[in-house]
Amino acid sequence: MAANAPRPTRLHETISALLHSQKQRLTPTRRCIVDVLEAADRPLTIPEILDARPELAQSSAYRNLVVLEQARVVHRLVTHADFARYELAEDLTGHHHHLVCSNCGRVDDLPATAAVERSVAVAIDEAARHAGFVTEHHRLDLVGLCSDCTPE
Amino acid sequence: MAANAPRPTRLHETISALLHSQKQRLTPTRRCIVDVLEAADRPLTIPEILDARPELAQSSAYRNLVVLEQARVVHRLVTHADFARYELAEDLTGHHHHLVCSNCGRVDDLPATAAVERSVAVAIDEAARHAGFVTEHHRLDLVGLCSDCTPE
DNA sequence: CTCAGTGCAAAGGATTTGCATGCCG
DNA sequence: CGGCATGCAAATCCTTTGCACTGAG
Repeated sequence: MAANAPRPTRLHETISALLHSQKQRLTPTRRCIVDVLEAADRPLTIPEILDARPELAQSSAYRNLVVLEQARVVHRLVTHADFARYELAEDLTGHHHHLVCSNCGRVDDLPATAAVERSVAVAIDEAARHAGFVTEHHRLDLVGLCSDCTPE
Repeated sequence: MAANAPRPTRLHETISALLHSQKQRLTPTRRCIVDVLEAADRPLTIPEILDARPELAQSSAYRNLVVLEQARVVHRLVTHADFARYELAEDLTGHHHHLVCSNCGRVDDLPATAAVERSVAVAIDEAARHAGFVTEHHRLDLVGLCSDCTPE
C-alpha cells in the first residue's frame, strides 16, 4: 500500500520499539492501522478500519493486527457483535473501561477513576487469590444504552 | 433426544416461566442443557456441554441456547478462545464476576462482593451518565493465571 | 539476492439454517 | 391433524492462510 506523509511521532517511536522487541518493524501498513486507531476514541471493527483507509487490504489488516497484538501495541476485544474490535493497548493510551451498547453494539471508552481502581484491586484481587488465581489485569464493562439508542 | 427422570425443581419452574413469557416451552433438550449449566460452577463451552450430554445434537444445542438466551435464562459470553461460553443468567444464579485464565482460557466464577459493587455503581455509573449512557448492568473480569497455569 | 510485507483468492471453522421427521397437545 | 422441536447435512460468514509479487537492504 502507499503511505502518505510519514511524519513520525512519539507514539510511533514507542510502537516501533515494541515491534522491534518482537523482531517486527513499523511498516507503512502498520502505521496506517495505528493512526486510524489513535484517531478514534473508541475500539474499531475491521470494517470500520477498512472504511477509514480503503487502500488497506482486508487480509493485511487482519494479518497486521495479529502482529500488533502480539507486540502488545493493540488489544483485541470480542463482543457479541459480528466483528471483533481493536484499540491501542492500555500501556499506550491509559487504563480505561468500556461502555457497551446492548442495542447497537457500539463501544465507547470511559477513563478509569482512581476510586474504582482501588476498590477493584483491593476487594476483588483478595477473593481471586483465595481461588489460587494470579491477577494480571482486569476488565470492567458497563452494558447499557448509548446516547444514540436511548429512547427519549 | 431422550430425557431421563424429569424431576422438576424450583429452578425449572422459574425457567419454564421465563420461556413461556417468550411463547417458548421447557422441552427435554432445553432442560438437559439447563441442568448441565447448573451443575457446573463455571461457564461452559458448547463442546463441554456436548461432552457432558452426548445425546445432544450440536445444532440443537446451538439453537436452544439462542432461545434460552433470548428468554434470559442463559447468558452467552464471548472470550478470546475459539468457543463462546454459556452460563445461567445472573437473575437465576446471582451476580458474580469471572476469573479468566490468559493461558488456557478457562473461566471460573467469583461471587460479587458488596464493597466492589458499591464502588463500581457509584464511581463509574456517574461517569457513564455524563456520556449520555444509561447503564443496565456491568461486567467485571479478572484476567490472569488460574491455579493450573501458575508456574510454581 | 534475500527476506519480510503485501494483496488476491481460496480455505478454515464456529455457528446458523433448510428440510424432513417425530412428538405433544 | 397442526405446529413446534429435533437432527442431519449443507450453507454462512468472519477470519486465516497459500502463494506469487514487490520493495528495502
